[in-house]
Amino acid sequence: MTRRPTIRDVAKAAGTSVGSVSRVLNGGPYASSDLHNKVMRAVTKLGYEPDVVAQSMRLKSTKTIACMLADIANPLYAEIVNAAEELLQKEGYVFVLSTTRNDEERELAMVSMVRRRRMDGMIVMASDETRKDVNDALAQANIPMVLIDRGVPAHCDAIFVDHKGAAVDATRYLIGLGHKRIALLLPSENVRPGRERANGYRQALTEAGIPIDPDLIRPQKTSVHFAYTDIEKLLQSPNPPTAIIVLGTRMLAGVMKTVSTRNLRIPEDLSIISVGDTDLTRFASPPITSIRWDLAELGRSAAELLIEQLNGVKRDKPQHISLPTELIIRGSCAKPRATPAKKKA
Amino acid sequence: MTRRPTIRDVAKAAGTSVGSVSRVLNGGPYASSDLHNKVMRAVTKLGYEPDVVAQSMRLKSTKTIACMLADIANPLYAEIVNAAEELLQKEGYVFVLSTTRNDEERELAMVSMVRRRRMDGMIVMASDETRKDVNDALAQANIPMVLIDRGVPAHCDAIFVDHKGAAVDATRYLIGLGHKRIALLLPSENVRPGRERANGYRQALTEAGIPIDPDLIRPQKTSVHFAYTDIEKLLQSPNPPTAIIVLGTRMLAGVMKTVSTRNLRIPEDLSIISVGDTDLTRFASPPITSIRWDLAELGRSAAELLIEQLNGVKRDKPQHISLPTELIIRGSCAKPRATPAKKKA
DNA sequence: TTGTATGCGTTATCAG
DNA sequence: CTGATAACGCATACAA
Repeated sequence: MTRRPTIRDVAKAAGTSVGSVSRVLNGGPYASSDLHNKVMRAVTKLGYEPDVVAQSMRLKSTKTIACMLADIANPLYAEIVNAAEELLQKEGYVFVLSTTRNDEERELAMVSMVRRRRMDGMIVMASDETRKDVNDALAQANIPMVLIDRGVPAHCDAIFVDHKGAAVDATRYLIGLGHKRIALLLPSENVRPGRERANGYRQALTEAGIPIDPDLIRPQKTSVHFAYTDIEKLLQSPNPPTAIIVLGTRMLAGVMKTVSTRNLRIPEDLSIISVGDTDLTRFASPPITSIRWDLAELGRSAAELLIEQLNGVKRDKPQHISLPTELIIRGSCAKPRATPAKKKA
Repeated sequence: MTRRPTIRDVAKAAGTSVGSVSRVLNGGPYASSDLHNKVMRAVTKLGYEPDVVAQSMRLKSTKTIACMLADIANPLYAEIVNAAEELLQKEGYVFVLSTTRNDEERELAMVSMVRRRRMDGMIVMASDETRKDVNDALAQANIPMVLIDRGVPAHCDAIFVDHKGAAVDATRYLIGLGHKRIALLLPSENVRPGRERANGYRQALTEAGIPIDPDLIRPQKTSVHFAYTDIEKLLQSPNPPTAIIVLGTRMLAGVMKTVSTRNLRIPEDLSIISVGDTDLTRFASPPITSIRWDLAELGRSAAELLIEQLNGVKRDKPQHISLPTELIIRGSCAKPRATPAKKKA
């Protein structure tokens, strides 16, 4: 077992010099076909593979992109990453996945890693926009980056989803059916999706002249279990909601658990709208009316924007792309019951 | 905007030499506390960060692990990757994600990339065990690797799931309920899970003295749509199955679609067992009896085995770990209907 | 068109 | 304990 051949070995075997080998391999403008042949023969004979680490050292570029997110088991992130990695790979980049589990330390470590490893760029889905240290690190990193669905260091490129419009659509739809007490399940308002959704909800309610009950707005930890207990509490309250808008990725399962535990009928006892167009929303019975957007497009756009930056496309302003959402009407919403049990008491 | 400081800049600023700076930073055994202080002061003053590319060049290790799989949008893979990345990150490795979309070319390119980039190891979920080129490339790569749920180049470490046992359990359970015509939906038999599941199914049937009808064994492309049309065909056949075992990740959605299109009642008209313990299986109505195993454990074990290899733990034999499965009984299975409509005709 | 020599930023060896 | 210097493998400016 001998060591891997270097460019010098190839040069020797081909009876030429390292410079020529390098030129032949990198398609340099000068290459007599004789030399070309000799080099290529030596390359295949020795099984030479260029050392990318050494190339990076010389060229200052590692052709590597890092992607920071909380958790790749989240199907939304998985879908986005899937599309982004696909495109980046096609462009010759290596895709580094770095999960942070919402941990500020790990987010900071990730930014530092990107710098120390001389990675070329990053796609960022930070888990809390209010963390000053992380924002500062990101801002000072001085590395091509694009943010996905995050708002704070707005000096750089970003892809957004129109979560506010989505929340407006959903809320209006329920109002149109006659609902007045509509609960809202949210992820943290420390990230853009949560904030925008809350804003859209409030706007639609205000438009319709319905007072906003803060008790009906429930930010959740992103856990099925947490949503479950919170819904329980909500439905047992004296004046329970007649509809619920589930605007967090994995919260629907919690809601469905409550629904089946309490033997609630959908949509007679409770109307439900959920975010995400998953197997669960499609094949629950009844299927759940839900809000959809193009996750793959989100990932692709992020990759494209990043590649443009990497290719040195200069723009006067940071690019911001906003993706639309769509409300898919299914069977989980109906008019509220005319006479809630309470009334009789 | 000036260039990043190098170790030489630090040495100059600290009034010492590069050697000493390197020693201080890497916790070398020798370091007078005076020099230590001077160096550290210079480091923070300049904002020096060591260049990992140069370190890799010198040290021959990039502290990078690559993971090859078909598609990270597949929730099974996502869960595995999630756990593996977590552990590897903790150990200081960078995690490279490389999707192949079942494409042989990309699998080959991935192996080559791992070599040229001097990555330290790889976690492999190849999409077809019968591809000789890929197997050869893997075998010759001469890089620490661990396979997940794949069998062919068995000379290296691997983590397995007991898919055969799972299929046996599921089939026996249905037989116990009185089913004789049990359909089996499978991924490709070109990968171990497909093969093992088919074997388990056949074994359980044979044990019970039930003849094996090849028409009931349906390998699928891993697409919801494909499963949908195939199930349609199956259920319209003259002698349709009374139960169906869905042993492919995303096939249950296709089955559920058929079920709702044809207004089938579960479990009265059709019993269903599915692989994977997802929101869909949990909250469908009725909830679907399903086969579960610990995906996170799978990912962790793979990472652990790899780390052991990387740490130079030598074993006489390749390590093979097998993970058990569990059949979760829910409401989707019942006795077959006593008198199928056909009988009357 | 080709060969030689330099430097990319580190770590480690080897004198001092 | 510390400083100078030689690799690591490659691409390229420069000389031929």
